[in-house]
Amino acid sequence: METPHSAYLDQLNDVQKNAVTATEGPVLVVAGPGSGKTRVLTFRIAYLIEKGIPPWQILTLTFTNKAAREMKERIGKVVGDRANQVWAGTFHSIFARILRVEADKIGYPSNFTIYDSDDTKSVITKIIKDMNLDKNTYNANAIRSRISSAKSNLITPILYAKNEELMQQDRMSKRPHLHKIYAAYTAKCKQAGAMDFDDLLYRLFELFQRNPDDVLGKYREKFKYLLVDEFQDTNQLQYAIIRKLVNYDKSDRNICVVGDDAQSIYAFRGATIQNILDFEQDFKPHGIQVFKLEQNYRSTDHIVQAANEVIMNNRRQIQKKIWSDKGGGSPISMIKAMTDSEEGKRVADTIIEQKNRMHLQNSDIAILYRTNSQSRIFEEYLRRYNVSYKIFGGLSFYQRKEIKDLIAYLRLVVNPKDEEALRRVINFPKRGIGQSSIDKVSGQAAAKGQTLWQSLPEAEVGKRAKQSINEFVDMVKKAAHKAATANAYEVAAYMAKQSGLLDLLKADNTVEGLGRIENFNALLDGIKAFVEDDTVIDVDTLPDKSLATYLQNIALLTDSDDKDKDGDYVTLMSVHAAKGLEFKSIFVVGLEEDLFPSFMSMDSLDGLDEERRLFYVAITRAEQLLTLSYANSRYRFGKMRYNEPSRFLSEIPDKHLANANKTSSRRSSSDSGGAVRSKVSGAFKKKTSSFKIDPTTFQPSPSSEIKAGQKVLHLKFGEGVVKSIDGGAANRIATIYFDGIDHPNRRIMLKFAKLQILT
DNA sequence: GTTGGTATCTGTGGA
DNA sequence: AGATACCAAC
Repeated sequence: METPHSAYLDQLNDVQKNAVTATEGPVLVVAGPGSGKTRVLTFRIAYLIEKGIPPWQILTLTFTNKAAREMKERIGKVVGDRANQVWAGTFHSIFARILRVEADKIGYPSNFTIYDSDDTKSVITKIIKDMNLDKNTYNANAIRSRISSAKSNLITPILYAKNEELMQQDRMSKRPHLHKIYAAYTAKCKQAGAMDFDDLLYRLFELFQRNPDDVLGKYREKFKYLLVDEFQDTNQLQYAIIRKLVNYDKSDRNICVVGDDAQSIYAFRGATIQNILDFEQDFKPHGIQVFKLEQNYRSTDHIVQAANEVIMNNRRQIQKKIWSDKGGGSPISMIKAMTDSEEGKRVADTIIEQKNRMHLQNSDIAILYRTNSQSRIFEEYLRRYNVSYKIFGGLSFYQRKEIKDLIAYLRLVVNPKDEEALRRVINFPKRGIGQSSIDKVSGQAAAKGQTLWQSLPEAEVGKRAKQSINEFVDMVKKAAHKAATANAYEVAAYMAKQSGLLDLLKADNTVEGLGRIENFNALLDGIKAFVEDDTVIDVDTLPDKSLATYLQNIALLTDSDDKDKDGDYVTLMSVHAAKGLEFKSIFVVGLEEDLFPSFMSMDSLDGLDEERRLFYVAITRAEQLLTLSYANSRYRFGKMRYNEPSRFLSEIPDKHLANANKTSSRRSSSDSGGAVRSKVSGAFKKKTSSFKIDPTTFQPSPSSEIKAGQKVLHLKFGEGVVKSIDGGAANRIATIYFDGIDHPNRRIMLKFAKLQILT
């Protein structure tokens, strides 16, 4: 083998270069934010290829399709077309590919369906109902996540029932039958020929476990070099599979994992940073090499230092100190708003200002929030200001009803055992097969030990329903027959028409209806594009335009995957979705206790540490400008809530803040230098004292009801009398006299004001 | 079986 | 607030 000395190596610093060229044996790369992690990974792969390793012997596992695609692109720039022959993809998609080939060995059909979390939830809900359990105690979402974490920890239903700790927890939460639901759910999925997201991992593990020689041996032989991106986000199950592939006798153990414990933000779905620590131990006997990338090439010093200070508050971490030589740059700014809507306005104002003063493009700017539901207000103001924007996340394209409906028909065509799909479409559009008929057939199926689909032709139901069922079955069979020879688009177009979905959508002329038909057509266009796409993905996959292959492709897509990067827009997304991205200017909004950190995480220190890492991820997305904002009050779940500013704000030292002391609300403690420094928002607690009234009992009246002469209560200014109202209908301004404050006559925009009418 | 109205629940992140 | 589940009336 030759040792390449390509020019691209000169683009790397010393540590990066060492991490790239240490190709043999186990390697751990600890990579801080902005430290050139992707660059190291891609150059490493390019280096392997140039060294003469056949690209198809290299397996690269990522968490998002986007990361995999970008990596392939960047490798391609160095080594050309050979990049396409590297096995690079998400854990889920690579494993699904292997499972398609080997499914029969674990009792699954090769055309198995992939259940998304909605399918999973609905199966679980149905089981709970069938078992006559209380659906409030047995909360479907809670159970789904418990089952999911069991699988992620390699706990089968049988092991679950034997696990005293888990069973004890279930008894404590009054859900002693949870393990039975888990068992029933597993059986149902298997019967339906379906795998959920966790199964794609678990079933592969099972496959390897049960077929150590023929199957596992084959893939060990095939994948000589393994690379794992974002290793801190792997769960136990994923690591177990990785170990099966590379950690065995006589293995060269050519594995390279890249990760940053400080950016682990997926513990909620079973990821554990313990894997990084274990990795070091597991591969120590085999000469593990550890590289730490600490130089940050992304952000200016204020941002990097603030990030370091914040993360220091976490209890457990791999020691490292991120540094930047980009100079101080702008200090971090703060926006303190009274209401969520004021927060939206001021963020939009600041965006306009940055665009004007710093000549930023829309695409240089991103607004990051903890929960997707926060996007609405920013959307409103950006639209009002005519700033183009794009929202990522939220309801993905494939989660829309009209899309799921057609997909369900297609799923049924490919795999008639898919009961979720069958139930979804058997009576949509309405064809007179009501709930009671379905329940009847379902009971008959259970009695005979058949799937629902198998029982349909022999269903014993009323005459009209029977007739409809027969027509429905015929339609699906015809489509299935067609699918044996036709491509995905032909079947989809046929089904769209025959099912009646297309006609139903066309009949709806409302604005929403037009949107739906647009989506529906976009889906058909997408299927057409899939059929007509002639790029070869890799050597192992023959071009296959079948419906089954199409469905497999989209099941593992996420919203962020089908975005078009072109266009100049401000990006709005959750912090989770922003991982791996960077922008010149970042707004982290909604920094309030119970929101960020989320109330769901507040009961444990682990949860809080994870929120802090999330905050760390958020602020390290910024290259030059970072703006943090919070609102004292916001609407949540239909009610006005009052929140303290996030504790994370107090973890950033004043010296990194632009306007640390310029606020009316915490004037009192700023001179002590501890304004934002106190532990757990001690200083902020005083902020409530600036309210004249108790926010928790304050009930704002609709602004349309405010009239001259009324006595009103204002959250901040207290009691006042409305003197007059002027301005147009949409922009009514009230002049209100508040006794005992500076400038007692205040002009208040009713649109933004929260006023409670007293008389 | 279908329709329309009311009660109830939900509430974070995502492959 | 919005989605969904449930129930009574048609």
